[in-house]
Amino acid sequence: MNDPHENSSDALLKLESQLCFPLYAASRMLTKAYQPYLQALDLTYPQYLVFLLLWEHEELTVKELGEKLLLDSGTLTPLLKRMEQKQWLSRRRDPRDERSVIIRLEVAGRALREQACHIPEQLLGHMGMTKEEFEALRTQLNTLLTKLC
Amino acid sequence: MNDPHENSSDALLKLESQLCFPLYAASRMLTKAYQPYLQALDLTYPQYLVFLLLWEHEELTVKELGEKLLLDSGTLTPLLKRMEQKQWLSRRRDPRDERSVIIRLEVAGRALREQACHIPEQLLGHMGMTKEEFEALRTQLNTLLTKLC
DNA sequence: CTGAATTTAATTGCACACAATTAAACATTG
DNA sequence: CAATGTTTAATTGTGTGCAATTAAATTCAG
Repeated sequence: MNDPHENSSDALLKLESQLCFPLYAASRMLTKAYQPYLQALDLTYPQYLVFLLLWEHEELTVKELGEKLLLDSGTLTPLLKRMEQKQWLSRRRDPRDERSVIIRLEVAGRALREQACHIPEQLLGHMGMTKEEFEALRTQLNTLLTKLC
Repeated sequence: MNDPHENSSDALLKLESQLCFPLYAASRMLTKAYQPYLQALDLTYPQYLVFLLLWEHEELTVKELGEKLLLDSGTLTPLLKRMEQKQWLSRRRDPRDERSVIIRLEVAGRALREQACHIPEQLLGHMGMTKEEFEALRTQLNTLLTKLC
């Protein structure tokens, strides 16, 4: 552990010492844990995040979605077009400001909510955490997120 | 906060209630924070992770890299080919088992270490956390990661 | 009111991620 | 040792992510 030839930069450069790797890996593995539930609804994980917002708001501009999800139009535009193809939502220009595109939840998208509403509970099981651990981690990640933005 | 029409499934279905979103977003934002440092070395973030392992081990099979990074050959093969093109590493079949491909750190890759070794310290600044907060979060993420694998 | 600056999406190009399939090398078993 | 099964990478196809550029609409300054 205390190799005299290893200085502090060496130790910090190991994969094991990183915060970034468990964050990166846990994010991907959690997405993978959602997979079976989302696949049953023909949804991808980022599409599910879009739905979480539309189920709350019904109507949002691309800009608003991007601000809330921290994604830009290069990611959102093709993703939303795929969701439009499945008739889950509509995309139309705002008549009052033609620069904006309004994303609106459509009937088929609203109907998906009923099938999705138990996903969070089911995922809790996969994480095997107490409610306290869950909340503590969520708070710390939100704090980190704020500092990184 | 306590809308009588909102049941527990409704509350859990909001983006704000999720653990997955801050995990997903913080992971991407942290990768973005690495960007300027990695770009200076012509590196992407997953390539940097491969280097962290090769600087420790010098030689690893694709399978070993995949196990440590939780990535499969569909991701690693093209990524490693790009790194080979830059002469950072070599890819050759193991003579004792032709199924395995051995990834070996080359001179140019070894030289990158000197330029990269201060990246972890520089990133610590961006996260604005105490060493204790850093360690606590790292431990919790590793625990979650274990449960998800 | 007009030219310049700003805002907003879309587009382009590149690099992951990952499921699913393929193919080659090796191991096992009868 | 031959047939079968397993392991390991590579390949294919789809869907993000994101930097950089483009283009249209709006706002702002003079």
